[in-house]
Amino acid sequence: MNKKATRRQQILQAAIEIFGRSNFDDTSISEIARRAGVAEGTIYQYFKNKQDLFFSIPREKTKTFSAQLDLYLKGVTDAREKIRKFAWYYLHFFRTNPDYARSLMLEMRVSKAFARSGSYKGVKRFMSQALAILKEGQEQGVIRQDLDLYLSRHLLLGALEHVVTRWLLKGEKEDIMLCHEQLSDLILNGVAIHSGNGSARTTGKPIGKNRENGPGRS
Amino acid sequence: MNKKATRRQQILQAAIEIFGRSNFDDTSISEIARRAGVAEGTIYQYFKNKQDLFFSIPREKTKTFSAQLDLYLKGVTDAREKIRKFAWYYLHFFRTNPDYARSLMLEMRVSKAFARSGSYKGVKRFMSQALAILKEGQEQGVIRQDLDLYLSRHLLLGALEHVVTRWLLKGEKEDIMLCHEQLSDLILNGVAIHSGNGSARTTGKPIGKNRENGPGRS
DNA sequence: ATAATAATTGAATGACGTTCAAATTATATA
DNA sequence: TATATAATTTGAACGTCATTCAATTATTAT
Repeated sequence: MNKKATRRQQILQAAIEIFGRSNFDDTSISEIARRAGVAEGTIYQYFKNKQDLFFSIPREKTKTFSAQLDLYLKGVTDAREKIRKFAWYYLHFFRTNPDYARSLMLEMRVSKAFARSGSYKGVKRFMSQALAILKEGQEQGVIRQDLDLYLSRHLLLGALEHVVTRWLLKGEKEDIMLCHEQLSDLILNGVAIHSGNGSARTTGKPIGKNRENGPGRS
Repeated sequence: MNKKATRRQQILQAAIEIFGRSNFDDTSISEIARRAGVAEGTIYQYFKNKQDLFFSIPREKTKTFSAQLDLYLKGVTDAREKIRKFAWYYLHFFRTNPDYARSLMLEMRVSKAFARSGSYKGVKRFMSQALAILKEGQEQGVIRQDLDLYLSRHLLLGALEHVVTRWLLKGEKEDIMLCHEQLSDLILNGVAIHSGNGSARTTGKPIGKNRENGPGRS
């Protein structure tokens, strides 16, 4: 019988909608129950508690994220271009899923309980995808060999998370995609001027002066 | 009369201690009241509500943070070295104040309500300090001129926040200071290999192979 | 000393997550 | 089909906790 699975899905779907409008604390089980068309007690037959229900949301989302990411990376060979595409897709995904972005970035990502939950597996898969790109880049000879790859990943994910987080906190007003190019460039080349040329860009396109793109100040 | 200020401080001090042991949700007003030696109702004479009390914690902490940071940066001239010192102090501060780090990084930093609160002013001051260093670097000619400084700051703060966040989520086990050098280097130079040399490091010290320092995997 | 004002108290209130005994529905048996 | 048994659903009841407020106590002014 997949009767159970259907009912579970029905509750989860309601949870996605109701949690999406607001945050964990301001969302009540009774709202979700009403939306799902079941009694409050029924929810506890399918989920351990409110937090378990909340943390179940990323289960499928992370799967599609990773699968789509793989698809977008297919065909790209240079690891530096993969990093650019990675950044592009990361920003693209959260812009396309702002409700989910809010839950994941502002609530789950900083929760020890989430890190211990089963849903976290999906996040780990994604993180290993990031690591794989960096490693591949070292093998290709385009990523510095002297780097701790885990720390490099901190730089990559930290910059992306920070941009998305600030975007969310400011009400999702600007177009977050505008900063994709320069952000990728920063991750690849850093902020300092290097010995040879003055900007160390690897794409030909010049970038204008400050303040013409990217999420705004603060 | 500073009688009111004293009582307020007494409650705030208790709040720091009790919130520090745990998180916002798992901390009760009655605990804080007991610790402060007042009745629960008294707290509401000095703070609008539980969240207001919680958000009042960074008020002084951010002040000392910024002041100390200024002190540490005094005497350093090269903006690149200032960025290194900035990263060092950032990590140092949160390692020294793990209770506060937990509250600020895992709860306040991702809260829209906090961004709207008065306490946020302190965070903004700190963020403008970061911006000033980058701007100074451009004027010195050591930071790329083609950069959006706000985006560069995202890279800097994002990387640092990410490292500290992962450290907290993993239970503050490793020594977070170990990654300071390479993280600064990554922010300055990026992950890619540059035209001239193979690693583009500006400090003389060589770095060993992977996994000998920095917060661990994931 | 007495009135007026301010500060403190802690029981009462309401909201909400969670539980569980009873009711309902589905499945198996004859 | 009728009946027994198991699975599912229900929603009122419970406990916890932030917040309020009328009563009490302390402080200040006259």
